[in-house]
Amino acid sequence: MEDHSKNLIKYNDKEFNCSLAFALQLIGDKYKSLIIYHLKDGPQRSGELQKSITDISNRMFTYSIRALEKDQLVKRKVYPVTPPKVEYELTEVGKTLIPIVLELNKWGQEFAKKHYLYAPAE
Amino acid sequence: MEDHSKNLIKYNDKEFNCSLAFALQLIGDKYKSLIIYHLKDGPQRSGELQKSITDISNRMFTYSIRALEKDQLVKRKVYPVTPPKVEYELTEVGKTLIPIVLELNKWGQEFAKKHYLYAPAE
DNA sequence: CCGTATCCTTAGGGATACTG
DNA sequence: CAGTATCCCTAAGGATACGG
Repeated sequence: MEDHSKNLIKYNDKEFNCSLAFALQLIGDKYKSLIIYHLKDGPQRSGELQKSITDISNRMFTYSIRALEKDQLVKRKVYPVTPPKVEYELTEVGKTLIPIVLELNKWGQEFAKKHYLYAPAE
Repeated sequence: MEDHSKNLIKYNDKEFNCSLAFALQLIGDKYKSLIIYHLKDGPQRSGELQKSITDISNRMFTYSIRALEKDQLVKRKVYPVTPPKVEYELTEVGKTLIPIVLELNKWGQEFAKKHYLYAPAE
């Protein structure tokens, strides 16, 4: 029976003394958790997924999804057809993040309501 | 009865069409959620708090804590003594983030265990 | 349709030094 | 002790163009 809480995590030549800092390295940037959120209901075509995330550039979409793939949170499926068709979906480990992003999403929603930040409906 | 899910959130001259993106703006950077995590058990002296977050520079500590303060997630208490003493603590709204950062922390821990990323104990 | 590559700009963030 | 200010550098990230 070991207490891991003080132990060092090593990943890709980087070191983390806190598992939260480590988790943030994996999904804590501007787009990764948005991608996970938009994959929560199942596989998505590449183009659709990218369009669903407003204001993401092509470059950052590719960059983020490749990183998620490398960390085994997202799976890539290529259909050998013309024109090419690619789908992304969460892996089993990736799915364990869904409750967290859902909670954070809900938190943001409630914060915005409480502070009256929602723009009036047109 | 309104569905806010598609509505626009406006905050500090920025616009967000997704409450998750908005939440990430508030706490999704490299240090803010670490600060919240380290304040979870109550008020902390400024110096102690900063030391508890390894590898944060003075500049980024100040920057992050000021942002959290401005967003009313963290409260600052100044004791008028010499030498100066300053404490930070979570506001009521800030406290509602604790379960989320705890979950994310736990997730990182389990991911690290599963992939054998913990460095061997010396 | 999907992805990579290149170029370029901005913002994130460290180090140091200095004030109340 | 707590915080600000300056300097400077690296990396995040947008725009565009091109290839399978």
